[in-house]
Amino acid sequence: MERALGTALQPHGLKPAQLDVLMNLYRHPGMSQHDLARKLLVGRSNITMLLPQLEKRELVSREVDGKDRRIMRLTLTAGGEALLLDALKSYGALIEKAMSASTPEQCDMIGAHMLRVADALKEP
Amino acid sequence: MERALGTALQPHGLKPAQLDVLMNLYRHPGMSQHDLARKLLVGRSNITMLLPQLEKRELVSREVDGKDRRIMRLTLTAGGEALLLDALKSYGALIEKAMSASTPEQCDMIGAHMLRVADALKEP
DNA sequence: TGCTTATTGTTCATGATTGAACGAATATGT
DNA sequence: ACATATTCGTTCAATCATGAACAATAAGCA
Repeated sequence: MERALGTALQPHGLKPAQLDVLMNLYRHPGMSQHDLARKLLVGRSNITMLLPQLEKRELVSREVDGKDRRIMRLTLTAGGEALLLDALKSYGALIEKAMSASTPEQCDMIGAHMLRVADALKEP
Repeated sequence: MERALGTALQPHGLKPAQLDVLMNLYRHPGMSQHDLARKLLVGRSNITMLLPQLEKRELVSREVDGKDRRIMRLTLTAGGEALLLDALKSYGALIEKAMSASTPEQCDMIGAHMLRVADALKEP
């Protein structure tokens, strides 16, 4: 499934991890790298090595926070937002294809189950 | 989830990918590396780099096929089988914990759905 | 204020996985 | 039988995520 997403994003020159970054910055502009790493469930260093690629393509901008000069505030550029919305169409088509095998109620049920399973695994 | 499995296997000194190898060799003794790679959905080179660790620990044995000298026949050693059965207990406990959130019928339903979804994604 | 501790982002070495290129062994076609 | 093509396993470089160690900065407290 991750694989299918990868090929679906190829036309946009994006990799799954990069799409995750763009999506989270779209919802929460001005995020710090630390918070972004926690949202994505990856290490901080991962973000550090992921951003330069997006920055060179002018998809995101990094600016130092005025109050806390340790923090880098991340924002989507206009181009980044445009590319994201474009890529989300491919993403949506993929989701729809995956969901085409089930009825909406079944999708909801499965989603609810996944949450319960994740909870069950968190508490050993 | 992959993460939970990783920590569950730590006491046995195994990593998730290694458990996959042992499980498949238990079911299909004498498998070739190529077939094993296809079963695990990984590249052949991955198997090549995964096996030496298991071979040094005397968990699997590699022998050249008599008829086709390109093929390496893979078998579980007695120690490998013992370790596998041991590790499967931890694995089973994990599965049970994950499934504790659902009824058996729901588990079956989810399994069936996953198959349909995978099929839907394979045909673009 | 001055000292200690925490937090943020970076760097580095490590391990996992991939894909391409390769040599050896076998299969296929003429 | 012989040349060609295919298959199997290996090697190598490249990519990616991880965790530990680090410098810079800020927060907490005497």
